[in-house]
Amino acid sequence: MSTQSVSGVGYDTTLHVRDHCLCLHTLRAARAIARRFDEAFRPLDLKSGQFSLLMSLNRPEAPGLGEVAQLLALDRTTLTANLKPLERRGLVRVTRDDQDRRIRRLQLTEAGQVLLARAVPIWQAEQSRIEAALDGKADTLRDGLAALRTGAGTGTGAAAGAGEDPQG
Amino acid sequence: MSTQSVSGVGYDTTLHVRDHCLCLHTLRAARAIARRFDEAFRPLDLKSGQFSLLMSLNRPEAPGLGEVAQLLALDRTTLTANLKPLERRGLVRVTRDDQDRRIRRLQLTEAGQVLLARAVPIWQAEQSRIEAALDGKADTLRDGLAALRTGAGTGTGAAAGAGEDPQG
DNA sequence: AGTATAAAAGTTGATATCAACTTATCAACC
DNA sequence: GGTTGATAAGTTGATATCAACTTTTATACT
Repeated sequence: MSTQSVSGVGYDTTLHVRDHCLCLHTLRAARAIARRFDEAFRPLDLKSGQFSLLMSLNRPEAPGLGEVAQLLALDRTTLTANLKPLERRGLVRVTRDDQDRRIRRLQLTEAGQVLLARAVPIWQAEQSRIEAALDGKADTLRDGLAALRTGAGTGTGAAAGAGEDPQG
Repeated sequence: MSTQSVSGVGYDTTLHVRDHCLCLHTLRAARAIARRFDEAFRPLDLKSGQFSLLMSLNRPEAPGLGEVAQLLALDRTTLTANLKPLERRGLVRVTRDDQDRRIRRLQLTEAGQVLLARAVPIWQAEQSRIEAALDGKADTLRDGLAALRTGAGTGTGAAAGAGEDPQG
């Protein structure tokens, strides 16, 4: 399965990885689509990830930090970092839970709600364009992405994703 | 289409975005799968993106920086930054092209080739596990991801991806 | 009450990501 | 042969991402 002799990897292997690696394929697509939304949101000085974060806070009950981290599938410490610029701009407020003082509750400010409302039509337009380009394959793609995220559990058995129910 | 009255976004809209946004879905999957490969490569002190980069340099002819950036769908300046730690570890060498002194050619060192050879079986194992979890849907998923990256061009017409042919 | 375990989150340090701006080089044209 | 426009890449500054470690708070067990 290799062309090269001594201690190297054959070029055929490289081509195989280039064409099949799901990590590479997913990350490339992620960079491309994130760039696209970044550009669309630029008039609002908002990045795609910031939009997703703000949107995830638009709920009846202010969620805890860990809850949001899980929903967005990012590390808790990453979320802490991502909140900084949004707090600085007065779009998000962080408070302590009264029942459980370990929990930080995250909520949109008035300004955050206003900005989010301006962002939604931009999201809708971009999303529609991409769905159109996918030509009906969007649902299938979402299924696959979900499987990648949840079913790609730790390994052997027990495909995770059974008892999750994020954002009840 | 909205529950809330004044200047906010309705919760129904939030749920719709959460369930449909391709940017969110792709980025979540990307974070999850990157974490997975990061963990698998940890014994080699290699991140998933570093593996992809090293692999992309394993070719008969040393490619230019811009060429690799396009293949990996990342910004040129990002690639410049990503090369730093790999150069420091002596895995990659950067040279100037003699014909065109603007071009930086990237190539694996001996150490880089050795490390890459050790990484390939790890990649293979992880890739197989994920493909198994996808239960035959891997090809479809790759198609969708490719469409997201290429066909999600600038907008109106002329779906890009026609004359690309990266890595002849 | 007092200790031990677990849960939620923060801090630090390294890498990753991109936009905006700048520099170096090439090619074409006068 | 010098100017002009285009191409390849670097620099800077901001945000994003995670692992490893630490701090704070709650819960359970004695």
